[in-house]
Amino acid sequence: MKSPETKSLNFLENIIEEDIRNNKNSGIILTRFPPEPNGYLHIGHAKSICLNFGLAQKYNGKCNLRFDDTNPTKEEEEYVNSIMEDIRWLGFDWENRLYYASDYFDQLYEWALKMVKEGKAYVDDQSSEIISEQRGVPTRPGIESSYRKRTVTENLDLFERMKKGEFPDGTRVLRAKGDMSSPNMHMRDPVMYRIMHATHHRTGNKWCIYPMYDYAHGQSDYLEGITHSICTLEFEIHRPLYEWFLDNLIETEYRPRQYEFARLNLSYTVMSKRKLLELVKDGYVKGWDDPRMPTISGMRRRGYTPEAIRNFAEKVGVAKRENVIDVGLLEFTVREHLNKIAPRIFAVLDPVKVIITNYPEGKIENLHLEVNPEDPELGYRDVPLSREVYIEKEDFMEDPPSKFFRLGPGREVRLKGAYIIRCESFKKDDAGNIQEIYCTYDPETKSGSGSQKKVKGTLHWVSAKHAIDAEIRLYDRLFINEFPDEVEQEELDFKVNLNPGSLKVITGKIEPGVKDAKPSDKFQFQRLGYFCVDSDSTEGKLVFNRTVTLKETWTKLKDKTD
RNA sequence: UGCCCGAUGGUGUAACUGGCAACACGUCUGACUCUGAAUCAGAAGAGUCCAGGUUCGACCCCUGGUCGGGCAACCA
Repeated sequence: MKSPETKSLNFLENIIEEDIRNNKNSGIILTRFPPEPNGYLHIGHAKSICLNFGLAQKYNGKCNLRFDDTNPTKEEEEYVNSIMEDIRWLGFDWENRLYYASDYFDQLYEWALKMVKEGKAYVDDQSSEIISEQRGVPTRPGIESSYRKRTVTENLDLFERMKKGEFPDGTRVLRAKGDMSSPNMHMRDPVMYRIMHATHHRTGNKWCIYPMYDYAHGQSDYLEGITHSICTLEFEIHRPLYEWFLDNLIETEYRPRQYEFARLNLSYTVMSKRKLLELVKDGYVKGWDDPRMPTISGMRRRGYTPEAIRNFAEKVGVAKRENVIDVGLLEFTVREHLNKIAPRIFAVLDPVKVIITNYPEGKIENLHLEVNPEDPELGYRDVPLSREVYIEKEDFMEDPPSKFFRLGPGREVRLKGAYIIRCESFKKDDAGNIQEIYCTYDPETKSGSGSQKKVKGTLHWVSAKHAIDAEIRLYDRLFINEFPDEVEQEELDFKVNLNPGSLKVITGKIEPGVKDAKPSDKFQFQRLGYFCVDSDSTEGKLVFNRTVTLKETWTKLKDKTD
């Protein structure tokens, strides 16, 4: 029978366990995470990072970090730094195994030479337009380049001169002699090298010819001794080529093997680098680390924790079918983690004043409230109470329905951690807005006093004279539509689905004890959600980002009865 | 008209490689509660894309369809 404690394996784990059983590669597991340093990492990359490093960890292997920097015109140092920071922050370590595809340029060149000498590669003088045309279409075979039958001597000479910089960009390429009639487009004489007179972020001006991805990746894997080269589905059709190059170049029995999985898609989110770049460039968000962005840096700033993201990656699973994960799952994993670690505080975002008429003028009580009921070890914090407090405007209704467990004329609620108060009256301005609420408190009901009196509702509050102001940035989903790419008319794009209310900035009142909080400090504003101190905070002014609200069953209830 | 993948509750993943479908999120009840949170207890929800076949028995194997995705950068 099935033993419940054996967790089921995903298809990659199955493959790896099978390989270990067969002692393939002497049982060694070596994966790699191969980002191109041309942009910031996002939650989709996080899935891949967790997969590659996670698999290595699980099977006693290692995972290399290798920057796939074969295109100097797109890649920059700035990105390699942010990528390394993000991976470390996620909690993974490549130790001394930091590599670059550019580390292998010499070897790759030697191998190309070998292919030329063996008549397996040739220099093509045609333009990319012509080459592309000759390549044909998937349903129809291509035709061979007229340069395909150049002699080895001529190819050697030309390739040498390409390397020396004798030809301008785009005038010649080195191509492998594949099969122009292959049903797999990638096998139709793939380009191995192109001319680019560009400064590379690591090799400087040493090269003016650069290898293509297909020619570089498999060999890089081979040189590092990668056993399982895991990439996303769109590379599946590249695999025959990946293997073909290796078979033509390598004599040893060892081969890295490429496996493909389905990339992560998230509802209410766009994930493509191009679209994210557009959001940044055109000012729809304030930068790559805008807390609304699905980038690792954005999520970090938003208040996500590495644990939450890793757990999310775990829960999402790995398979080969297209998928769209509900952002709700991501929100669940942050709440789950933050619930355990975030200190609780009171913060009133939309304040209305409550005057406790029978509370002595000038009296201040110092209340001791739990930092986090989920973790008693964290102890207590001090919260001052005085005659005037702020509560949330929406916690008072002039004419509340019976299911409204909060304040209303004649109703009683508990001020959390303090006393039960009863609303006696209230004052409105000419426009009908509630200005002040007058309550009496019952001194017998102090929290912790053992009072048996029960009320249905408990409110968070903050002492009016002690509260400090803070800027609060209320973030919401960046897109209105579950599938941002879904648009009504052809000429529109994902930007029409942008949520105009994805950021609301307000000034809130927070309890005084947190005035020295530091950027990235995380709190639960009780009854509201999880918030994180933003790096925009200054000496006298705290700025908070809302990471995520608490689960809101009340909102649902309310909507249902409306 | 080619080639390569894939298809299991609303979503995602699983089913010891053939033994009558499980877990998580979500949803809905109810309990508890000094956070309408958390926690706890429970429920609904798929008969596994379709049609054949093999088999005592099929989500799993075979055949043929259907639908979805990918492949035609000197990008990765």
